[in-house]
Amino acid sequence: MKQIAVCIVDDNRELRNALEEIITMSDGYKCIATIATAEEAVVQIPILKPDVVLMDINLNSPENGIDVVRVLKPRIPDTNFMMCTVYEENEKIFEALSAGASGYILKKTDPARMLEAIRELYEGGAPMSSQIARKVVAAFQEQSIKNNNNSEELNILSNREKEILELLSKGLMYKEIASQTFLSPETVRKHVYHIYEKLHVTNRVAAVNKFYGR
Amino acid sequence: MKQIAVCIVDDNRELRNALEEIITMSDGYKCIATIATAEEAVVQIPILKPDVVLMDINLNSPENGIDVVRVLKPRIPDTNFMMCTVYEENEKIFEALSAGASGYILKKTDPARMLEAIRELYEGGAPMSSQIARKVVAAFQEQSIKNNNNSEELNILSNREKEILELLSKGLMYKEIASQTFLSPETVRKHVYHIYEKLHVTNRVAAVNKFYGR
DNA sequence: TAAAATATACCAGTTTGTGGTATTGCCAAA
DNA sequence: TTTGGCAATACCACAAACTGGTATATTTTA
Repeated sequence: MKQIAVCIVDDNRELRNALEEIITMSDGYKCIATIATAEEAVVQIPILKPDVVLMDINLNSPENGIDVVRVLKPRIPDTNFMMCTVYEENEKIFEALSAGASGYILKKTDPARMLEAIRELYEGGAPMSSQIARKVVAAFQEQSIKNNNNSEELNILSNREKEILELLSKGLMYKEIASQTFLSPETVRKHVYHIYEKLHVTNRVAAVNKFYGR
Repeated sequence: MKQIAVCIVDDNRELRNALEEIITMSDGYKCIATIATAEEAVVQIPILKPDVVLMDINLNSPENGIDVVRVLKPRIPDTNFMMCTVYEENEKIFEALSAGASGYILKKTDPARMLEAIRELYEGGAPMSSQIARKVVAAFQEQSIKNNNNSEELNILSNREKEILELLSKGLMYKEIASQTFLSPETVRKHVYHIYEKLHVTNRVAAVNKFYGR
């Protein structure tokens, strides 16, 4: 079995050493580096190209572990990043995953499960506790809902108004909308005026945001 | 320990019986119903209000298991649905999760893990294999990418410019942006001027569209 | 050090936002 | 059936906001 090359990034020396020992002691894993700072991680990791990086989020430096992932993942897409942290906050989880991390486990995870997670990550999985998975799923479900625009506000606009808002949302000027719809620019303006009234907004961007979620 | 009330929906009699037996034999679980058709599921499950439903996707009837979840989840949000299927296709997974399922496991999962998954689901987790989790994460990341535009055009804007474009995209006026950023409105205007130059557009809406896809 | 990025200011002209008036046609309630 | 309301059309006018330039100065960074 090929050894999985792991790199540890954590500013806490004790934890770093503890993790290193666990990995070194285990068959099928090797620890090729331990790094304490974001700056060094950004420099060293692209050179080392480990299979898996265990990345702490808090690195008491201006850049945190998530920033490091954001920078590195596009450069070395074959390396998988596992966030390894004390946080279980939604915000951090989503930020980390958006940044390109593929796994997210808590520091309190026991060594055996930790090693298993590293292997899963290496084999193309996304190890995380089912609690964290639930949060990801919830976010996923929310996004699905957003696309299914709520028909309440969709139907308060007349067809003509929807048509004009659509053109407005492309960044066209009244003039341009007018010539496309064969209306007078003044009429377009009047429609827009009503659209704003109905959506309770006072400019194009806000109207577009309100009607098409975000 | 409270017994978790489970309901099984599967059109295959053998599998239904096998699952029922596993659940009935295990401490902490009880099987309160086994259902073979989508039609019966839609009728019975809201009455039974089980804690967890094991839902097969293929129910050789016009409605499949995902449709059943879509109908039932809004009616009985406290019941958690676990898709239990032979498929591991992206499409089905996302469709199921969008429909309101919280767990997704494969039929080949061994009984012990299956029971564990049921409990995790009941306790608020989203059990799924780390392979499936990876697909969900990938989908999640794609959606994030859509928001965080392709790095070409993202990086031609300075941080200040990105900050101002962000506020612009909320429909704020120069004045408002100025007071939020402690800049003079004239300075804001100048930044916007540069943003338009860089993005090759001539108004806010077009700039926002260009920078944040659509 | 030279090139960006950042910040401020002013000008001229254009586009919008806001509100008003007015006509036409349609649909539903009185 | 008449009346009232609303969608759609169109025009006017003022003020506010925006766009496109030009200018200048400081700070950051490559």
